[in-house]
Amino acid sequence: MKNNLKKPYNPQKIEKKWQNFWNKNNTFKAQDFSKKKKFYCLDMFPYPSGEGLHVGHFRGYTFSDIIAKKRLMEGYNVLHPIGWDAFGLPAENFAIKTGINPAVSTKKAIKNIKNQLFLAGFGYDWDREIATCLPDYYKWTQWMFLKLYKAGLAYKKKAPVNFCSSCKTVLAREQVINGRCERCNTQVEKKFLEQWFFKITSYADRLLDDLDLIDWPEKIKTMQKNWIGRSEGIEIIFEIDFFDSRFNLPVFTTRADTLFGCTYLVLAPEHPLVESLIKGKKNSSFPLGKSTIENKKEIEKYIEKAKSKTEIERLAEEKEKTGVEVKGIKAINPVNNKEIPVFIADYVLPEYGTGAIMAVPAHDQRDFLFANKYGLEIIETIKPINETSVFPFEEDGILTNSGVFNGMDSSKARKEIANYLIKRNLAKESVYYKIRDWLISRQRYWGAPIPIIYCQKCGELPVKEKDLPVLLPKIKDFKPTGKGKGPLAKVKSFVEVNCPKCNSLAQRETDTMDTFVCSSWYFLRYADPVNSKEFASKKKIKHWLPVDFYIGGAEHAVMHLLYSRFFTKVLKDLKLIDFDEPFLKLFNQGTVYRQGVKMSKSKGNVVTPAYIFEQFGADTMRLYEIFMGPADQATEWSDKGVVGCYRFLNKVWKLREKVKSKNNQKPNQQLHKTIKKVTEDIEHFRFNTALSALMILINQMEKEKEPALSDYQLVIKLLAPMAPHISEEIWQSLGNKQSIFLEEWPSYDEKIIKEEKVILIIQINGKVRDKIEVEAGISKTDAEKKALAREKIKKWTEKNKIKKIIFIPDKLINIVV
RNA sequence: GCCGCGGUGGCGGAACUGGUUUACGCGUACGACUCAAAAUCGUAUAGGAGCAAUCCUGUGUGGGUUCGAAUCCCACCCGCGGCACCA
Repeated sequence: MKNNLKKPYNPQKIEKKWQNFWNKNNTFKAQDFSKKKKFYCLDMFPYPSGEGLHVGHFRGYTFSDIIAKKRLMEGYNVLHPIGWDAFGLPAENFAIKTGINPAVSTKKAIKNIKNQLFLAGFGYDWDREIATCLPDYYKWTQWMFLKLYKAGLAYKKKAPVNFCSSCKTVLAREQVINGRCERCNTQVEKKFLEQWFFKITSYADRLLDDLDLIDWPEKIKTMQKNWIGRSEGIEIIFEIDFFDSRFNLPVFTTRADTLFGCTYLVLAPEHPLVESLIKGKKNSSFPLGKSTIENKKEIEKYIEKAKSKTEIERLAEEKEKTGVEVKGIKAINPVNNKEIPVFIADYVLPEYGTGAIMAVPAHDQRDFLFANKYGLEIIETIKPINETSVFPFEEDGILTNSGVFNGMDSSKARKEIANYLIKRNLAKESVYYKIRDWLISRQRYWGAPIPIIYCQKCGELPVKEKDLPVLLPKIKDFKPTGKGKGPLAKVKSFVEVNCPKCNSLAQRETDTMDTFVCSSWYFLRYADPVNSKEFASKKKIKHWLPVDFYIGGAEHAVMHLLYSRFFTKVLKDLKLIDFDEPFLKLFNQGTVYRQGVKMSKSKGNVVTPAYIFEQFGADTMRLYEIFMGPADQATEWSDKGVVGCYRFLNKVWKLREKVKSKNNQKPNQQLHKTIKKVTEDIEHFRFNTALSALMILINQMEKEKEPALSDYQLVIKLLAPMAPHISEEIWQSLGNKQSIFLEEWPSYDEKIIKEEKVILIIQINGKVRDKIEVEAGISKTDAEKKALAREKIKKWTEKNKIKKIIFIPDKLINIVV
């Protein structure tokens, strides 16, 4: 073998060494109260599944690690922690299958994943590791619950909820995807159950408005905006003519401009008016229906049918509208006193608005379908501008058939009609939201118990703070019962407790909290992870928070990211923290695909980090994670592509033998350009192009006869955040005594970057025909002369007349003939 | 249906605010080294015509604006992600 290398690049040999070195020397440990500027860099903490992480999971962690390490070299005091989102269904389901306690299997999974992350060379502050399933942690989750409870933001209510028959628990609305359970894809059922909620709805406006304060991807902001779903409009009072009395029915609309086109009203089957008219349920707002409703039986039948529909059936029947008229009552359109019929139909939702709508078939798709089916009147009141009318026309236009409002445009008419009604006390301004309160109770075992006690005498009582945590008991039978109560209800020693008020025998709440509650505040705990007196000391929170940079998957857009913002605002209002938004900047890494589908265990297309570590080392994996493509875009993992990054590292390694410690040579322009590019590209998450710039530089230095040692050292620094092990090895082998991460990030000189000569492109009619090298800053006339003197150009200019010459300084000259 | 993102070689992808399309890497072909292979190094690599200089065509499709368009505008097709009877 002619290999003249003294030592070939052997990642297996060097990587372990430096991982231990950094660990021993606390290289990546965050300093509380350092005088340096702080930088809090956070990854969405992993769920410790037994399967461990695959290379797809490592992409986001690699990005944040590069940023954290660069910041460290730039002189920041960096907090880059990691922990475990350790409660939750998968561990529990695994426990049910195997009989192994989730505490045991989770601990094992954590150990495994921790090792995976350690071997990748990620610079976490391991002293701040947290796990949400440990009593030290969930004590404070329970404490947070009590804070919300005392602030009136946690309450128990009987409500229609989503129930998963496979997971045997209720779910939050955010966890129902297309009528199916987010976890197991089972169709959810609607049930009417008493459950715990957090009042996220009372923060709807702030959650919406404060999106302007944060640097997040527009996509996520839009998703949150849509989820919150704020609609401004008015509630219009329709008088209902009923037997010998009259009463008011409020209806919400955002389209007051279409009021003259309202030809009927529709009530949700669950509307209280229906209940009082048909079922005789007492209600202060509405009279009891006596025998005046002519088709009571028909209505009852319809309601019964509507209720039995599952979520999926309702979605499937989206286009097919059904309903039934309430015969015996009429409504009065307040704007023209027209009598119109009232219907009951399940396309009107009970939970939104007032549960009743004014139907305008000419200008609403759903009303149009319904009106057509039941032969109801359709009156056009909005005419499109410069178009012929096609029903339903849902855009803004010019009013017609609308009395004194004729000829107005929609937006003006909305205000005018609203004012007209408000003045006469027939309407009021109103805002409705799509977002619902967050259902947080779960009838499951593996979660933080809800700290509430029920006493027969004293009623519902919060556990005293001093009695926290309410420990999750170790039990053998984790199986959910599916009968409205979780497995904890079977544990007598857990359930039976003395009433904190009267000391008589009482019962604990046996539901546990949604794991998203645990993850709604974990970023605060990293500031002070072992505090047993507070969830974190105020001083430390003030020092570290808010998070400067947060990275994770986009799938948490309306769950974790919304919940965490909600928690932050609540804690701010309770004066426990003093900032409004938890994550100043958010970045979503792109998903990793392989063989055309998202990499996942269930698809059977995962590549394990261990395999890559063995074959090429952690540095190669890190480089490939970033080289694959733009950081925020989904991209395909190529087994063959990985090797390119390995070859690059080998080149870097071999270059060490070639560099000469010769000084005072002329500054390396390419190097300065690369420093600039790498510095800026990392700032903008363009890791792929940063790395390609380093490749270009290394290729060039390889070709030089005597590349300078000082240049080489700078290149190694640029490479260090991306490929830390090889960089540290080379750095210290060159006689440097301290870690490369304690060194300064390289700077560049704009003067050196500035080109003296530039390539000027010569175009004929916008097509490239020639190129010449010229002095930078050449004038238009000089450039013209030089260009026209070229043989290749003469060919074109001799035959044709020159019409125009366009000159872009230092770039191109375009001759139009 | 609505909202958002995307469509560039055989593949992953470059191309800054309109100015050399295909950087960097993979793959492929040929060559060097080798008894041989691997590794490594070198050369080539959008398609088409030509011995060649050179020319033509090319950034999903069709139009437009411009001296000049992957980039801007209009219409459409395809893929991905989100929302989904929200009045």
